[in-house]
Amino acid sequence: MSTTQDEFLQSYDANRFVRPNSSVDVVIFTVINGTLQVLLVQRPQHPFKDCWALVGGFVDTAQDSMLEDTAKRKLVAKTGVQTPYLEQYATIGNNTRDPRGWSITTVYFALLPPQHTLQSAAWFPITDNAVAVPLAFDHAILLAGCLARLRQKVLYTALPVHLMGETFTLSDLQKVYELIVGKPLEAKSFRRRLLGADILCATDATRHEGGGRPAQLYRLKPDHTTHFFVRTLEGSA
Amino acid sequence: MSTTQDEFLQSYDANRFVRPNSSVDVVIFTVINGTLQVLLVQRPQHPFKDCWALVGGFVDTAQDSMLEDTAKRKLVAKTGVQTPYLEQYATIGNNTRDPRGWSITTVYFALLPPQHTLQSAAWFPITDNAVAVPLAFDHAILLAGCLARLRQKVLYTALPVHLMGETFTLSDLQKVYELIVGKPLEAKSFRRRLLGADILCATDATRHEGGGRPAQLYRLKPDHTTHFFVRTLEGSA
DNA sequence: AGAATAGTGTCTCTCAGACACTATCAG
DNA sequence: CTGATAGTGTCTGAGAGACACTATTCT
Repeated sequence: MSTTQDEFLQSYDANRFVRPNSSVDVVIFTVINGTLQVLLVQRPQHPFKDCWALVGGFVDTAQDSMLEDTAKRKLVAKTGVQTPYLEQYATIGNNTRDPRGWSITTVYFALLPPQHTLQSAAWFPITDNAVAVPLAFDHAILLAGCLARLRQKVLYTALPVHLMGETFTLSDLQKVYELIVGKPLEAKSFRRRLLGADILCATDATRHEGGGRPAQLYRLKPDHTTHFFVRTLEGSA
Repeated sequence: MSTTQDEFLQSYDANRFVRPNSSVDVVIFTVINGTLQVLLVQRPQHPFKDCWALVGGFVDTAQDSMLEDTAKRKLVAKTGVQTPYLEQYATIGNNTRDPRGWSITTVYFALLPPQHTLQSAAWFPITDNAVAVPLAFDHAILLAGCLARLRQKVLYTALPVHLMGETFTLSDLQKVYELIVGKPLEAKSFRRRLLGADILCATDATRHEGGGRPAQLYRLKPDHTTHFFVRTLEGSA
């Protein structure tokens, strides 16, 4: 009766259970023209043909050696960006989200700096936790979930630095924070907080914009690990 | 060339991609004798036959209508507990964690009060972020990850209330916090924090233990949503 | 000068840490 | 009484919010 592990693997029936579909979806955020935007693609085939959807696709066991590879592959294919901020949000699996049957998707979200070229995809501004077009599958829910996570984390992390370009001013960064938090922040507290985090370094350049005092340009310190503040901004959960 | 969505679904080839295995693992924590413990089962079959492993198994598309159902099913089967605190930790998928090939597991963790009956499973104390026996697959890593998440969340949430029985004293609760945080906490700050959270209510009973002043017994308020404190305890990341 | 944007000085408030103190029991 | 455990009073310090103030550029 007893078999070795090798013998077992030889005779292993990989289909004793019906395997659900495994896919990855990536909610790709950026800021354009002072608006938070999400990258969407138009589905080329059924189900939800021609409907807008999150960037995503099936795990390809031939190409991807881990789940995050699937996310990165999809991200690079649509944006050309190799190493953005990428975080796993959650995994949703059920028998209702996909008309083809039981389906599991692991949802990531990415934060992109403003410049990049797109491949058959388009930015959609986010208003009221949603985009203006209907989305395929449960993607509207996935988007709302990622947004909630982002909004929450912005209250106690420096995540928005990943939405900035190479160099930026503290005013720029504050505007992005305000965009995500959804309300104005005090400039003094904001500067104290961000400069105290020790993740930015001043460049030797300034930027002059709109007739006021020129602003110091900062860049992210090279060893930029995600910073967690010890207190949350007001408006926390 | 154009087909309707119904026609498409009729002819849909579910096996165009090789589907990875989808499983769920649940890291079930409890506190026994002043020690944090995790529930393990001994694997009845290959791979890793007779090795200890986390509670888990394949998603059964016939039984489970969503991913969390798989977690709950496994949890009930081993502990009889229906509705503990259950949180999705993360999803790990790669081609190295299971000798049978590409495999995805969604990891949940559960917090259980001290009493329950076990079905072919055993508690193992956690010391130095691990248990004393080797674990199957990458389960040691999954355990360490959940532990890290738990340790982190204890600094700014009231999660440990889910490890307590029906009624408990603040000293009891503080001991559980200290167990997880790994260092002693100030009684005064602790009481201020927990009582200020407005999630506990005093019962009309006290408990007298060990020759000192009797302690007030508390219970969780019925509408117990997870409380987030606005500041973290010291020792934060 | 005045408008506009960048950046500071400094007060208040909240809440965690510290620790000495009081309270209530058994023996 | 002493020892043990429960629980409080209250000071300090860190960091967020508020807001008046200064700084540097433009026209």
